[in-house]
Amino acid sequence: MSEQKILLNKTYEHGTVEDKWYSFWLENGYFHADENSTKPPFSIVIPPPNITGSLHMGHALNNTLQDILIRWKKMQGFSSLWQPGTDHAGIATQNVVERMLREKGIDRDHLGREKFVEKVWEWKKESGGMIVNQLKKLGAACDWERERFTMDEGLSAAVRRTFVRLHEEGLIYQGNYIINWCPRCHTALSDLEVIYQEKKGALYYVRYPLADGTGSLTVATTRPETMLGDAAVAVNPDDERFASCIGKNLILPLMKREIPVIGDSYVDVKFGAGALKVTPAHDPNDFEIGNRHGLPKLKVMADDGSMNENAGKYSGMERFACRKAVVEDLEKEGLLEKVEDYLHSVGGCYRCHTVVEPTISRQWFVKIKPLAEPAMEAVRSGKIRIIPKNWENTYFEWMENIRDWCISRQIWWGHRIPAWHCGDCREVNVAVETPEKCVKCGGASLTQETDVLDTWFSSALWPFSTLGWPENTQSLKKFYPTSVLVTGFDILFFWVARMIMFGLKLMGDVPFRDVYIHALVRDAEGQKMSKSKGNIIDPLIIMEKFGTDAFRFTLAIMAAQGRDIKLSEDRVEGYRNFANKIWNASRFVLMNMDGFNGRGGTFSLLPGDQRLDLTDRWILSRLNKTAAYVNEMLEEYKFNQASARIYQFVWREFCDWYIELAKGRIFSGGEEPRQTVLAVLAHTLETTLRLLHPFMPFITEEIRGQMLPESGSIMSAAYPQCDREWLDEAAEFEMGLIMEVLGAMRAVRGEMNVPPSAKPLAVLLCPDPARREVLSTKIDYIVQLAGLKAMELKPAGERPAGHASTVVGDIEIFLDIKEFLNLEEERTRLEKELKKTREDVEFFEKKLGNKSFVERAPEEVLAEHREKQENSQAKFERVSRNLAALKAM
RNA sequence: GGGCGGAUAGCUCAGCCGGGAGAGCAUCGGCCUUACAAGCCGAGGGUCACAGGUUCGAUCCCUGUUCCGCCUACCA
Repeated sequence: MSEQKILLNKTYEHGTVEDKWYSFWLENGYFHADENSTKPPFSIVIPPPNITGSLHMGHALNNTLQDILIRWKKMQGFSSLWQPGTDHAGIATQNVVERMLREKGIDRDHLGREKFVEKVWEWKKESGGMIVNQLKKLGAACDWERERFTMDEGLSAAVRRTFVRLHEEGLIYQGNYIINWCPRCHTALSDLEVIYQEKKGALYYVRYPLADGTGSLTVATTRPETMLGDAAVAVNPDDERFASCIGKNLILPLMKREIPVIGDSYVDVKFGAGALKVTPAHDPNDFEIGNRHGLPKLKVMADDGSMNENAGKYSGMERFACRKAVVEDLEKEGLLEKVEDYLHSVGGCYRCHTVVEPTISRQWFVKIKPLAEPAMEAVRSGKIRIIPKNWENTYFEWMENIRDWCISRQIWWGHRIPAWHCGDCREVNVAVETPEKCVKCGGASLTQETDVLDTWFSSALWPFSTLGWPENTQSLKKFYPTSVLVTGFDILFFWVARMIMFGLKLMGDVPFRDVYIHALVRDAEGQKMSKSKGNIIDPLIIMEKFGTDAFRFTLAIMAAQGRDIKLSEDRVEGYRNFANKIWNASRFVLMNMDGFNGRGGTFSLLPGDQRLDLTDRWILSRLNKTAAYVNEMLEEYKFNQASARIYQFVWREFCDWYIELAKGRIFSGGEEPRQTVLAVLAHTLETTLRLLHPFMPFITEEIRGQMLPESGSIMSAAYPQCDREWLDEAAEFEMGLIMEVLGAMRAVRGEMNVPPSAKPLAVLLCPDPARREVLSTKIDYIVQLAGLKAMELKPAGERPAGHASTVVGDIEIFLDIKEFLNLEEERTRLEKELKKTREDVEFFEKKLGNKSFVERAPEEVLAEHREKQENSQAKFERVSRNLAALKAM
């Protein structure tokens, strides 16, 4: 009784409903996936959000789509696992905690490593993982019992095991190479973690005098401060201007060191002054050139971005201050030839945006080529499908040009590299567990490597480490490989590619069958949402305001493949209205359920039941087609098309037509027709709720709970499939006719401004017996929906005086609306209609008169055209006759 | 430099295998018609970016052009 009352509210109030059902699902284990189930598996691992993160639009879209798939598959009878968890996000988290401590006046270095890491864990316990609760708000059907964190003991063991294994196979090595260094975060970064941005800079032309005093060479540089570490100047050996200089020495300005002129074909003759200063310790290309020519690699910068002891009098200066000083000094010495404005892209740290310094450093690397090859093959062979397919190109492009992956980070928060340096023999011991003594010399003075691993190293193991690897667990057997990975393209390389590489290497199988790559959510103007632009739409506020279901539906219906989502509140509001529409349709159905025998039962209906009338057969046919379509579209990850179809069905077909048509049998007529129509209403509504549940989980659960209080959660109900027995082309055709006739009548009323309160008489002239038969059995419906007093159906006859007329094919319709009829307006209206009909006739005549069309077009198309031609011809004749009659008045 | 995508109603976007162009919002007109005014019934609005080609037929397939995004690169 009390439940009934809730539903009687005129508007749907999402607030109370959502929390109630989420806890219900959670408490009753509806999200739990059973690894011992005999049902076929369907599994997804969540792209683990950073523990520092809070829910943004990207997460909302990403997780809505996953939830749709999970709920859909669960209802389809799969043992459906959505594996949740969070990522420790090394640099980002360290930065957050550091900032927090600094506000309290605590310095990280003072605290020391161990204490600091403790603080991070404390922080994580208190405020980390806020996003998990926000995902729950979104309705995410994650199996929270399985929640994992990349720093968990199990996952950490997986990381160590992987490191040791790859090291043993020679795929992990340590070496002195050029890496990207963030002077603010004090750590190395991988190539991917550097964000390049176009910046206005300057190109400085600097003259380097020849040691023999016979002249000078001019080099161009954007980073003059690095000249302090120059080891040579390179020219192209084919460049006649400078070829003779090769082998000579130059005086490095400011430092007064002698450096050689070398020949290297890397140098672009046309760029700058045609000569290149070579700084092997501070530029990746120069590093290569240095190796080719055996040049010394002199570092002139310290880890904090200041100049080091090799920088002479500039030692201790901050790098950009040094740049200024160097330029001034060069100018004083008359060695600065010119300065040009120059637009170039400058790399910044992806976490703190500080300008990154390429620098030589001893780091750990993963040799990537042997891993990339099989990873490309997996996609090439179709073992992994990337959807939409065009991302495959991007994937291959990157994988082909991939360079070794720098995995060591000089921060404290993360998986410490399982390597121990022997103080006695300098041997590096790599092991899963802390070794007691050095494997080489047996010495006991071992100190662990201080570096930690790139966060993505542990993320790359996510699809199997979360399922228990390296233990051979039942979950791993049941759910690996996972079914699909849903993610944004921004982490295709960071994460997706690396999961594929590691999955193949360590599990011997792909981590997922499909990769579905979705769009970016932008603001209404198409701008990327960002804090600095201040155009962020907070999903939580949207959900609060319009309801989670409306929000999710908006994202789903806008998620067309290959196009970004431009989100605006207006759209969400529109789908909030949709939720309300469903609410009210349900309200209508439930209101009339009193005395309905099927209430609480299964509403079972059988095809071919004689009690079903045309409208019943029609809506059931449409319902089953909708179910077929929705399943098909979800199978292809076409969330927008699936949801649009449901929207269309619910609003346009079920509410606008079927419910309106049902009113006749509900409010007047016998008990049997009433029972029948209620059964169809209830069945259609209940099926629609199941169809809609993956998209709008809360409202569907709420309504179905009130319809079928005994039958348990909608989550354990079956997802609707198409039952071909219900498909009824004849019913759809006949309903089409009725809808057309009604449409024509309503159009006349609308155009003539006949208010709904006026109930005119109608006369229909329908010469075709079959069509007349269809209409004759449905006169009541037409009278009701067109707002008529009565309707007369005849095979033929005269145009009644003072009536407005319209034509559907060969059917003439006359409405007695004398008091609203203005002859002038009526004539204009008919003339317009005639003109349009004439154009139709001409269109088809022209086409059918084309010999090659008739010869070559398929029979179906021809038949269709002929039929349309006949219809428009019939219509044309009738409209012109009516127009003539009108003019004669 | 290389690659990918987009251009369709005033706005935001759908459009499957090529067969008379669709939705939502906005606009205009009529309505509190016994589920819903967060609603109902109508109406107007398009050279499917441009130029060629293939085809009986092109918004759709092919080529080129313009404009706009994005990704990527060793742009001293």
